[in-house]
This record gives sequence, structure tokens and C-alpha cells, in this order.
Amino acid sequence: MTTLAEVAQRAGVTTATVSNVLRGKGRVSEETRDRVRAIVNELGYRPNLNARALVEGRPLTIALVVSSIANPFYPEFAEAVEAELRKHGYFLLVCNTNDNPLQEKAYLDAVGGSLAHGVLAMHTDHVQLDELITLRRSGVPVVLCMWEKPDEHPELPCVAVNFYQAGVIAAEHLIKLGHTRIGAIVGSDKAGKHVWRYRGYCDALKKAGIKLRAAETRYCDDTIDSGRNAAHSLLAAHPDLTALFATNDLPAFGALQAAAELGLDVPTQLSVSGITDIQLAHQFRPALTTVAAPTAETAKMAVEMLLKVIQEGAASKNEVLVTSCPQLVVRNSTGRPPHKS
Amino acid sequence: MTTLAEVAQRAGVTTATVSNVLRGKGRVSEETRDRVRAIVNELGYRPNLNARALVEGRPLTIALVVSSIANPFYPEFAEAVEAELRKHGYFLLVCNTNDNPLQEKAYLDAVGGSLAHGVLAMHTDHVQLDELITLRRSGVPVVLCMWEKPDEHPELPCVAVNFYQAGVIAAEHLIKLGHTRIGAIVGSDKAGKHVWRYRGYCDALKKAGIKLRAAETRYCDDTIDSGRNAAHSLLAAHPDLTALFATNDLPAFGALQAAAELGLDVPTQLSVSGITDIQLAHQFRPALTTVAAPTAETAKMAVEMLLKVIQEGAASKNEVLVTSCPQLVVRNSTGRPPHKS
DNA sequence: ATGAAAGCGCTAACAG
DNA sequence: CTGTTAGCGCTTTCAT
Repeated sequence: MTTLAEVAQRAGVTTATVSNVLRGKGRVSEETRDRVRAIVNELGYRPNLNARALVEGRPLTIALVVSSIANPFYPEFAEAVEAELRKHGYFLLVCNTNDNPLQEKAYLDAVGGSLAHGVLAMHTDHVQLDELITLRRSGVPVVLCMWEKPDEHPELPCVAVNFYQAGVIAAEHLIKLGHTRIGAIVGSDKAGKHVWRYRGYCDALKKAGIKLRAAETRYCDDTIDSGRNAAHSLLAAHPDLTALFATNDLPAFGALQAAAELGLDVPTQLSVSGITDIQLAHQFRPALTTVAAPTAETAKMAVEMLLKVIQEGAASKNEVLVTSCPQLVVRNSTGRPPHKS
Repeated sequence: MTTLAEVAQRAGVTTATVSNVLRGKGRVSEETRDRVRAIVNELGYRPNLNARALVEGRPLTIALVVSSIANPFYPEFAEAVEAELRKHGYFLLVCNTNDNPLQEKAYLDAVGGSLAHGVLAMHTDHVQLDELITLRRSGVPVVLCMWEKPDEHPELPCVAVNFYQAGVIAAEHLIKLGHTRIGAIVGSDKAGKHVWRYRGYCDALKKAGIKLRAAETRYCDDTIDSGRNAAHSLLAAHPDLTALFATNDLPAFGALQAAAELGLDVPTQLSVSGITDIQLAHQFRPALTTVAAPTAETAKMAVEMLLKVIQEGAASKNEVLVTSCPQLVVRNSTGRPPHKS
């Protein structure tokens, strides 16, 4: 590894001058500038960004804390985050918590304020809100992404998506198609993150005068397999259901598979809707009708917000920014209910 | 941000002692040790890992260079890499090249030797082998992952998967089922990365005495959409094909969709096979028969290899490590060919 | 057992 | 224009 000093020596100048040449700062004569540049090329010198970060008091990475990058939703988000960060000269550090509190804490401690300049944390059922708040209190810029509890404001800046409305939209779509017997698959536990989507759904049903039976709701994990089980359970108990509302795309895919396994044609015999619109939604067959969350927009807003918090330092407010509204995307998994015979 | 110096001052000792306490090195009396620990907790002190890295001459991250983390294969690999790195005290830096040479070079320059301690690069059609080699020559530890050209050894240490054999295995599976009219969908151009898989396929066909017609092969991008187009083109030109061999899972999914669009039942009228076994393969319907690449094993080997290169420094050889053999995974997308009528 | 001092590679005043 | 000096936060001999 060649260092600034070596370059300086070879060029017969001091490190300050080389530094100036490299960053286009200060006044340097054409002549020495060229000489230095030549040496830099010759030696293949690359500045040690870590050293630079140290003296500038500005780490070069931003940490993205997710439960597991292998969950199909995160890569899409991570990609958008990375693109946005790169524009601002930051690098992306991926921290998988595996929903393990210890691992999450370890990452936050390690990363907080030294390795990373700030932390972007995805809101999951397992995210350690208190740890994030502690971290923020200790001066580390933190932004919570995909927050979905409109009326609860954690002591953190966050980017929220109106998932309550997403629930309303999905329900209204189903209702408008003529469904009255709808089952709900909620991809979290009763107190979990998806309750707001479920409430939106419930409110929309109520508004349409459709009776909501608790028995027609199943709680499950946010996975395809778990969604499939939930759908099977629901359809076995209530064979008259003509539609299934899922609070997330993954369980919705599971429902689609359950339908196939039961020999139910989608959408003529059963309709299924999801929320989020991950890439897979349009690749799956039947393609999934879902309510798209503004993923890229959220990523962009989150990065901008984090940068703002970094700039403002301790003075920054715990603002809650809401993205544009989720949008219905109609594909092939929903249609009119079968005629009663 | 509290610093070592502050802790030291509050504890009435010098930074050296605090450092020793924190790292369990050197001899420190019980008494001061406890005192220091108390202050550390009280102040919520967290060491600046960047500063530590600087003095230790060992950056704390490893860069993973991929075309885009949003490609469904990479997150699975990245997750395994992250888990393995964490065991060794490293953090994962994700670098999306977006198949853009400039972006790749920018990342390699930035990351090389300062921000990251080493580089894990995925072998893609677009990877800049020469840039990686230059980087390696300049002293940065680099390991190429998922190399698939058994007889060509780049001037780099690499972890290779025997994809030639994967091609053989997929072809033999199809042949054993009784297929003789097979189309090939190659997810790269003629000179691309997937040629080896294709060669394995061709050799297996030859060995079985099945005539191979060039017209029954299509080259496409490594995407679902591109695979769908290729399948449509192939089936339109050769309606008598009873099976489609795809060199990757993504195009195989596309072929599955094309079959559905044409009203062809899979697997009774058409069989489709892939290579890799990404998660989606068992989630898709029909579930995809494919030849599984040892993803996690590759990740583990790559990390270990990189760490070895880091340790050995310039002395390290450009070894090529081959993973265990890909394995056939039979699911529902392949079956016997229809009886001729 | 603890302190003093040097230095990792770089930047940022301030001099000259 | 260029050099000198100091210091980012930490680790590590070497003294004491």
C-alpha cells in the first residue's frame, strides 16, 4: 500500500501538497500538480479512505439494519438505498440481525458512530426500538424506515408508509368486485406490525356494511409457507370464502399456492390480494393483485432524512415523514366472485 | 461521541490503561479495571472502530461486488457471506456495479485496501476481470466467486463450481425421463458465462446419441422475461419439443410461464429444468426441477479463502478451489414426455 | 501495574 | 504557492 508520504517524497514535495492536488483544494502550480499526478499514477496510489474519514470525523458508510437480506423485500429496498447513498459518497454496510436481539445490539454498538456515520433501520416486528432510541440518544443518527403506526411516534426520525390506507385500498378493491365473504391473512401476530393494514381492511369492510367475523382471520409469519398454512386453515373452516386479503405479498403467494392445491381456480373461484408489490408479484402465476408500497421513494426519503439528521446533529427533530400513498396494482389474482348457485 | 481520552481522564488513568482494560490485554489491577469498566458503562463509551482499524492496519469490512443485490440469487449468497464474515469480525460492504464498468472501477478503487480489507467478486458476464487482476497486483486481497471455467485460470484465487457437470446432470435427468426433443435456453451470450453449462448439456446429449440441432438453442439474458421470450421463440419454431433445458433458474421460470401462456401443461406436455436452485425454485408453481449449486458452501469457502489470502499477503497463490458437485433436485416441472400419438 | 510517547495515513490551519 | 505543525482516536512498545 503506497501512502501519501511515499508519493510526496517521490515528488519532492510534502504530503500537504499532494493532498491538495488530490482534492483540488488550495493553490498548487500547474507544474507540481502534473508531477504529483504522474507519480500517483505510476505508483497506483489510492488514498486510505479510512484515514481520511478519521480526520474528517465522518465515517464513510451507512449501516442498513434488516432482519435478513435474503427476505425478498429487502434487496429491492437495499438496492435503492445503495444507489442513493452512492450519490452522496457513502457506502452501504449490510447488517443482518436474523431477528436476534443480541446480534442486532452487537451490530448497533459496533457500527454506531464509528464504523458507520448513521443507521437506517427497517421496521420489523422484532426491531429493538429501545436500542435504536438509546443509540440515537447517544448521538448516532438513526432513521427508522417503513414505520407504519401513524399515531404512535417513536422517539426517532422515521419514514412512514400509510399501510392503514393500503389495507383500505385492498379491501375496497375486493368489495367493489362484489366479494362479501372475505378471509384475512395477517402476516404478523395480533399486536404486530401489520395490525394497521388489518385495521384499514376492517374499517373498509365495516364501511361497506360487511360483517367481520374474527374467525375469518388468521395470523401467520411473513413467509410463503406460513401464508399457505393460514389459507388452508381458513378455507377448510370457511369453504364459502370467495376472497382472501393478505397483509403482505409473501403470505399472499402462499394463499395462491393453497388455492392451487385445493383445485380452486384463481380468480374465478377465489380472489387473493397482497400488499407491497415486491418484484415477485408480477412474476408469479397467477400474477398477484396487490397494493404497491413506494419502495424506492421510501429509500430515497430515508437516505435524505438520515443525511439531514447527520448535518443537523443533536438539533434534529424526530420528524415523521410520510411517503406518497400506496397504489392498487390489479393483476390476475382477483376477479368477481363466482355466481351463487 | 465519547473518546478513550475522556474515559481515561474520568478514571484518572491514561488511555493506554483503558485500552488494555477494554481488550483484556496487558496487566491491569482488578481495582482499576473495575473503575474503568464503570466509567465506560456510565459514559456509554464505544470504541471508534475506524481509528482502531487505522492503527491496526486492518480495515474492518469486506466488499462484496455484485451486479445488483436485487438479483434473486445474490441475497442468498450475501446472507451466507455476511454470516461467515461476522464470525471473523468483519462487516459486509455491498457494492452494486449495475453491470456498469465505471461504477465497478469506482468501487474497486475506493474500497481497495483502505475501506475494505478484501474483495469478494461475483463472477458475472460483465465482471471486469482485468480490473480485479490489477487490484490484486496492487496488493489487495481478491477472491473471485462462482467461477465456472474449469480450464481457464484467471490470475486470481477463485472458488469455482462445476457448472459443466450441472449441465450434464440436468441433461441426463431429462434424457432418463425419455426426452429426445429438447430445447436449450442459455442465459448468456454465446461466449458468456453459461457456455460451460451448455457444453455439459451438449456432451450429455451426444453421449446419449441424441442429435443436437443448433436451431434448438436460444441465448438470452439471465432474467425471467428474457427466458419467457426465448421459450416462446423456441416452442413456436419447434412445436415438437417435449423439454426445455435452461442454464439458470430465472430463465427457467420464464419458460414455465411461456408454457402456461401457451396452454401447455407442465410436466405432462412439457418439462423444464433449471440450474442453481434459488429459493424461488421451490416456491414457484409448478415447483422447478433444477440442479442445485452449493451456494452457502461457496460463500463459506470464498470467505475462508479471502481470509487466507489476507493472512499470507503477497505470498498467496492463485489457487482455484472447487466446491462439492451440484445436485439434482427433482420437483414438479419435469416428467416423462407425452406418448406419441 | 501504569504512564509517556510514538505513530497509523491523512487533513487543516497557519506560516513562510 | 508550498512547508510546518498539529491532531483525528486508537494501539503499542518501552520505561518507570
